[in-house]
Amino acid sequence: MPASTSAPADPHRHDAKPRRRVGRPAAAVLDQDGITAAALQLIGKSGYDGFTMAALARTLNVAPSALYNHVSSKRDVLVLVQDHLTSLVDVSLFASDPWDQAVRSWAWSYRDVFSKHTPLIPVIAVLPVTDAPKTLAMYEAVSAGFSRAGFPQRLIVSAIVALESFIFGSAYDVTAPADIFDSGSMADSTPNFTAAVKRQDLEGYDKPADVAFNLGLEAMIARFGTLRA
Amino acid sequence: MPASTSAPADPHRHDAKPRRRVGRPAAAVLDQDGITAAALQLIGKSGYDGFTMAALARTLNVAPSALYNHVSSKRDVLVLVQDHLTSLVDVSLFASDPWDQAVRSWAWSYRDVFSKHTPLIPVIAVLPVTDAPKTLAMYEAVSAGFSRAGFPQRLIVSAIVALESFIFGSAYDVTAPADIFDSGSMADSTPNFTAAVKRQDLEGYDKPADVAFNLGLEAMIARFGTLRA
DNA sequence: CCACTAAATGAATGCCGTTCATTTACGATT
DNA sequence: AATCGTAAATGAACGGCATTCATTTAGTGG
Repeated sequence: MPASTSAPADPHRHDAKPRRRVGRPAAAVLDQDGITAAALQLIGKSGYDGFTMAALARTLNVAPSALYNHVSSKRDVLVLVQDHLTSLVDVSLFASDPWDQAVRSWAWSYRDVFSKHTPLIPVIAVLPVTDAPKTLAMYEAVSAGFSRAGFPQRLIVSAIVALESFIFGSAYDVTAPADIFDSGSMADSTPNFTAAVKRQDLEGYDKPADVAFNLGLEAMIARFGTLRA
Repeated sequence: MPASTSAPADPHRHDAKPRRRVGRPAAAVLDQDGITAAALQLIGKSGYDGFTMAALARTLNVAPSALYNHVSSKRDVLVLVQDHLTSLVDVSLFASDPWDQAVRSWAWSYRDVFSKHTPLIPVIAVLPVTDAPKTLAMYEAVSAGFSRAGFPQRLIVSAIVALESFIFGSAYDVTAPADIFDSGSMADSTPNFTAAVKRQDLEGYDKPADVAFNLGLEAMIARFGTLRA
């Protein structure tokens, strides 16, 4: 056989693919917005299981360690994603429509956004608003709407928190399997519950989660509505 | 030098500490109850960060791989823990007291139990009741109470789910840092919200989370109460 | 022109959940 | 009583993960 095929590669020869560039690039290829967008795209394609720092770096054609020049941890990335998603929540009706309508559309849209991103909920729930400007902007729009509607100042934050807690819990509920309440072989020992599951009424909604969300949300809207001046 | 010090250890010599036993033990040292108890203890001592299969095995004086003869994954252990904790939730009032009192004590106790175990919430929320017998028992007690109170069958499950969603979300809220709503340097751009945070009324409760929980829970109890026959 | 710094690389680290071949003792079967 | 199958342990792997670090390079400000 010809020597050229068996001999070790000439170390001075250029590789077929040119060696990946090292050191400062002509222009920065990464920034927080780009990382956020790539993270969102990756999560959409691979879900939160497939969302790793390595995969994120691959999406951006970059080494994993490069990410750490722009964020300080994976949690940081999740915060960026969370804040972006919150900006998709619809608060527009608070500026124009009646209070109850505004709360309704806000709550449904909030739940819908995060039901596809439940792994972020533990992050949001304890995140200081300082670290999430768009989230803070949402709170401003909502509390302005509550004020405008004559809601007593001293209750605004508590009411929003109560609604939000319900929204987060309900977002999980959306992801539950359809047969979650199937009592199976233990049906005999749980007659009341088994009967209640069988008689559950969908009221024209697509999913049980929607019925429950409507029920709880309307309860809060009705009761909170009476607290206004 | 004497041969004894430089020569490799005699393979037949007994080690100072007797070699750890290998193979089937005289009596099984592990079972699901023991694993659950140890997991609970470990979580109490080290939190969910320190709760690893290796640490759990160490608590039980066992190799990590031994655990997999009794559970099929770490998630399995979390399910066992979850089911145990659910049995601590107080459903006793559903058998005796008025409906609204029973719901109140159930909801507060449910929230208090899981506010110390929020990492379990994503597990519970999507867990088929078949895999958690004590959880199923809780649902039976609660739905029996709703039935007894004249609640319409077709709404029982939805009402329970709505309450549960609120409870789970509120459990996270308990763990939030006290200054979570401090808008810091962005206070200027969020005048309504900043004012509302400042005027928030604790109503004699210890924590803001308690005020919000009371507000939302009483809204649901009031509204759901009107649905009874 | 030079020193500084921002921004990349890739190798290394340490932890984690999980798998697997192997070992051993109990209990049932012959 | 001897045998056999199986339950239940060990410990050595494995692959994947987030993160750190020394190093390299190219722009930038003095």
